[in-house]
Amino acid sequence: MQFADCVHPWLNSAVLPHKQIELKLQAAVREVLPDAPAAKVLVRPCPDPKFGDYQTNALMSLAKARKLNPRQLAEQVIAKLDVSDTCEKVEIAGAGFLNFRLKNTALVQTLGAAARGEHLFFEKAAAPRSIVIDFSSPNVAKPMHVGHIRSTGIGDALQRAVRLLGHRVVTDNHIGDWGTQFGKLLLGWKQILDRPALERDAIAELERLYKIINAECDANLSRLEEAKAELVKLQAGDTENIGIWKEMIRLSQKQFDEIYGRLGVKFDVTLGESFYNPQLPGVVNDLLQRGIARESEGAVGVFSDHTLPPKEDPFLVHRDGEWADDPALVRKSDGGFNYTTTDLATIDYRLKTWKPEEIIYVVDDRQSAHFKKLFATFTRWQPDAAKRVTLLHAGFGKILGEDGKPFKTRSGDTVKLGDLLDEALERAYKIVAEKNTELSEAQKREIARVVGLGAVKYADLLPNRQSDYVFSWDKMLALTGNTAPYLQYAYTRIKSIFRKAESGQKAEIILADAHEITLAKHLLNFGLTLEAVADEYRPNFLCNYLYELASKFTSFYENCPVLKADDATRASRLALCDLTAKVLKQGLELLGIEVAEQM
RNA sequence: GCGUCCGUAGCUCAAUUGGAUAGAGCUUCUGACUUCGGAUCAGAAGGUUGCAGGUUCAAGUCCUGCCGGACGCACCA
Repeated sequence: MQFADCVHPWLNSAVLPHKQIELKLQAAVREVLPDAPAAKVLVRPCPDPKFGDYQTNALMSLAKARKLNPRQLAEQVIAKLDVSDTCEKVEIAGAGFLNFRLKNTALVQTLGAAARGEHLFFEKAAAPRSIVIDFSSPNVAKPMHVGHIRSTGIGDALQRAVRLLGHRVVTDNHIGDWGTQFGKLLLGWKQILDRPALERDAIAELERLYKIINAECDANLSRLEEAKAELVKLQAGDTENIGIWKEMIRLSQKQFDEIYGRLGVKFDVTLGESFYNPQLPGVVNDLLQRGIARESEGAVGVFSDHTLPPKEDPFLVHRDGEWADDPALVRKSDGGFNYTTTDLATIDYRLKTWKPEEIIYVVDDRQSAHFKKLFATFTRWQPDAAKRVTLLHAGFGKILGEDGKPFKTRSGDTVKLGDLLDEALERAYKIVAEKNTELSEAQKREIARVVGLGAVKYADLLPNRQSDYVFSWDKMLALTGNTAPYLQYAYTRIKSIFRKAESGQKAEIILADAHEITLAKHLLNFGLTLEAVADEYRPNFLCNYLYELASKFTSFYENCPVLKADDATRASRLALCDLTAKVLKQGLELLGIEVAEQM
């Protein structure tokens, strides 16, 4: 984006100091360097308060690209920049950083507005985007396991954050309700189904069927043929098979709904793979007609168009010293379609239905090669539509066991998500019961639910989404340190104060103690953090922000008496407590985590 | 074999994607006032960011090579 595109009618409407500074800075840079890209001129919190409160490093890279002296450029920009309403004198530091230090009056004013309920330290996006977020995507007839917490938790946190910032969002659960596995499941259902077991635990029974038939198919080719025959009948619309298939979906959806209910996750739409079935032949025919796909060894695939260097071409692979084709198959040699075909039809449908500017896939990084091919194929299939949308794979790492391999139980099974949640609640309950002997059983259960679920969700959201992490029950269910219960505890302490005092919403803010100032300044960074989460699709920024907020609050709490302070100070500190509680609650809510009044 | 990702404190992870003195938690050790909840706080200890080069004002981050690991390599999704 160029500055020329970037007229700021909201220049004076920005309420947060960092936003005002940023807009003025961008304007000043534009005066000095008319061709500078606005998107690159950003204000961030200083890494160390001794430098100031906010900084920008943008002038150094701008100077470098134009072979200018960065400190001279900084001087020129400062000459055009008047931020005296919010900041002390702007300082040039190091190789060309600009450091901004907030005036106390600006800080107090911002907090005062927040205390009056005018804002909560964030602002709606000036240019809202429309975004489809695809996440969770469990498979029919299989239990949801720990792996699903990643896509589900990250996806849900992201959609909550971008929604709060005013972006338009459609969440879509792309359930795995179609595919080869149904041949085996149908065979199992017809031949070895245990009805009473199905009624007790449908998913366990479906899983049992699949495992047995799958093993038989591996050992016996004629068994595999039987399964394929069932699949063909299903695909051809055979009434009996369709009926069984629908029943399997219904039973699975019941399980999904139960888990989502516990997790507090909702979707705008749930359109499984089967929804796109009618479109698939048309997709392949269109690709064939346009010469994008061709037949090979009985299958139909999209091959390289050789417009890219081989190294960057997703349809080529280096093998035995030369570049060989690595196509994206869209039709199998048996005439069936696969997930690339479905995914193409899905993009097409989403673009036509919602006209989003972005489609985000919150899916395991192991599928990154698939998405590269998928996006490249779509771009060749519908070049004009592709220009109007950003397709993004927001991948995440694996959950490993303590041996460094993908996480399994001792018996070799994956850990079921429901079992993990049960265990979390149980462990939390023990602690809650220990610490709150006076509470009723129902209260203890409720607190244990909030704390246990929070711990699990937070533990999964805290690491960088791209890295693998080692699963440990103790870490997942820890209640001390950088965990959700630490944040929830800070919240209950504030609530405890307010059980003994009036609300502090009309107070004048007075910042005298260093702990108060540190806390206050951190509150102002909430919006900055949310923008980073929404721009980079990384909820862990928010986890870290909230942990620091709780930590700074606790320091304040230890050092600055609230209830016993003199009237003016007490009122101001109550206001500070109230704002902290609100940000904690709002921030945790974005992570899908609840708070309790006491714990 | 090819490709992708990774290697940071004893352990588990951060580091806003090239920014200032690499930060937390757990563990260990030392402290916390008859003040609001000790699921807490203050402090200490712990690092040649796998190794060797290179690029530049600046490298955990980019490039090259090596060592070690994970994942993926047409007709499962």
